[in-house]
Amino acid sequence: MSDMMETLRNHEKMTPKQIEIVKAAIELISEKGYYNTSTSEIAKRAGVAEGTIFRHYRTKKDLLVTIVTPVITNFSAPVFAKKFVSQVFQNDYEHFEDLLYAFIKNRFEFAQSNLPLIKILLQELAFHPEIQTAYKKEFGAKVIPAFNQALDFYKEKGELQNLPNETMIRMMVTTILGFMITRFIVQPDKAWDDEAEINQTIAYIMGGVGR
Amino acid sequence: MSDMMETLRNHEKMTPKQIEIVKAAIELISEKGYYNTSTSEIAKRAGVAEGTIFRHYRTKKDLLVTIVTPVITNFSAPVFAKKFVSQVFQNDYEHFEDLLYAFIKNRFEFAQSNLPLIKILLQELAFHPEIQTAYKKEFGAKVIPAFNQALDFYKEKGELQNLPNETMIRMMVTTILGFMITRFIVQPDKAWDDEAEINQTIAYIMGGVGR
DNA sequence: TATGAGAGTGAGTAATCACTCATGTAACTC
DNA sequence: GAGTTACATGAGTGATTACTCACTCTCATA
Repeated sequence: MSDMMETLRNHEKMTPKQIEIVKAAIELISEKGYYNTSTSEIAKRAGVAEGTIFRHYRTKKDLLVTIVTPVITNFSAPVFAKKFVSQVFQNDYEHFEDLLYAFIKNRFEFAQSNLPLIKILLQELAFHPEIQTAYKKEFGAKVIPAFNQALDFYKEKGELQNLPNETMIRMMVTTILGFMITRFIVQPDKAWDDEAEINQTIAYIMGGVGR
Repeated sequence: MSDMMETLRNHEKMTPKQIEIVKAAIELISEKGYYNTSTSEIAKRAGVAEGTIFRHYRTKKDLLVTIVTPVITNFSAPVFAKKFVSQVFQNDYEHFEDLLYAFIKNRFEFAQSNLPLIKILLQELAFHPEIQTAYKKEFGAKVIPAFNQALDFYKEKGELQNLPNETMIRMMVTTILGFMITRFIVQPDKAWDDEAEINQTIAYIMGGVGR
C-alpha cells in the first residue's frame, strides 16, 4: 500500500498499535470480506490483544466505518476541489476531452494506490446503510454540483450534446468505473496498456456525449 | 417474483418444502446478504425445520451455489443461443443498433423479473470462488465467442469502428450493466422512463463504437 | 399387515463470534 | 514516591452459528 490513506495520516493522535490494527483490518477485510474476518484474526495480524481493538473502536462495524468513510470523500472529492473547478473556468482545459483526461488519470492513480480500500468500499457498500448514507451525501453534495457546473460550461462552448446532465453523468461515471473495475478487480493480471486504454475510454465517452 | 427461475422449474423433483426453502433463501439473502442470513432464519421463513435444509443441501454454501449458478447461465446465455445468432446472420437485424436494442430489451426484462437473484449474484460474486469459476466459464465459453461473431459481422458491414473486440465488449457490457445497476439497484425508486433510457444508452454506445 | 424408504423433525453440539472487565504497566505530574 | 491518566492485556462470557442425529410420520409395495 503505497498510499497509507487519510485515516492514518489525518489522525496523528493514533497509537502505534492502533495503526497496526487499521492496517491489518484493511488487508484482511479487502481479501476476505467483512463478515469473513474476525476481530481475533485482526488482532493476531496486528500483533495486538483482541481487547485493544475495542479500546479504540466501540464495535467491529465502527472499525469498518472509520476505515471506509474517508475513502468515499477522497475518491470523489479532490478533483472537485476549488482548485480543480477554477482550472476548468480559467480555461486550463480548453476542451472537455482535456478535463476528462486529467480526471480519469487522477482517479486512476488514486485507485491504483488505494486498491484494498476501494475493494472494501465496493464490496461492503451493499450491506451497510451507514456507508451508503455517507456515499450519497458526498456524491450529492460535491460530485453532482461540480459535474453540473463543468458540463454546463462545455455545453455552452458547444462541445457537448444537449442531453440531461444526469444521464451524462451516469454514463460517464459508469464507463469510468467500469473500466477501473475491469482493470483492477476483474482482470488485474492482464497485460494492460493503461495509457492506451485510458485514451480509448475517453474516445468512447466523447463519441457518446460529444458532438 | 414473477419469474420463479430455472432452479425451481427445472427440477420438478423438488419437494414442496424444498421449494419453500429456496424461495425463503432467495428473499432473505438478496435482502441481507449471505453472511447475515442464518439457516435458522431461512428455516423459519420457509416454515420448515432447520434440519430439513440439510437434508436437501449438504451445507449452507451448497444452497447458495445451487441457487446462484443457474442465474449466471440464464443471464448470459439465452440471447446467444443458436436462434439469436442465426437471426443476426439472416439479417433479422439489419443494423447493429437493432441487435443492440433487442439485446438490451431482452436482458432488461430478464433482470427486472429476476431482481433478487441478480442482486445475490452481484453481491456474492466477490466472496465465493465457486461462483466466480462458474461465471468465468460461462462468459468465456459462450458470451465472448458469440459477441465476437456478431461484432466481426457488423465490422465488415462497415457499421463499427475497428477497435479490438475485447475493448468493445468491455465498454458495451460496462455501459449496459451500469445502466441496469443504476436502474434497479442504485436508484430503483426514481421515476424512470425506461424506453427513453434504453434508447439513450444505445445512442451512447453507438456514438462510442459506431462510425 | 408387515417392511422399508424418503421426507421431515427439533433438541443437541462443538465451535466461533463480538465484546467485557479486572488487572497490569508505563510515563508523566505534583 | 504517591497519584493520575491512558494504553494495553487476555481470560472469560453469553449468544449465535452451521450442522448432526436419533427419531417419527407417511405411504407405496410385497
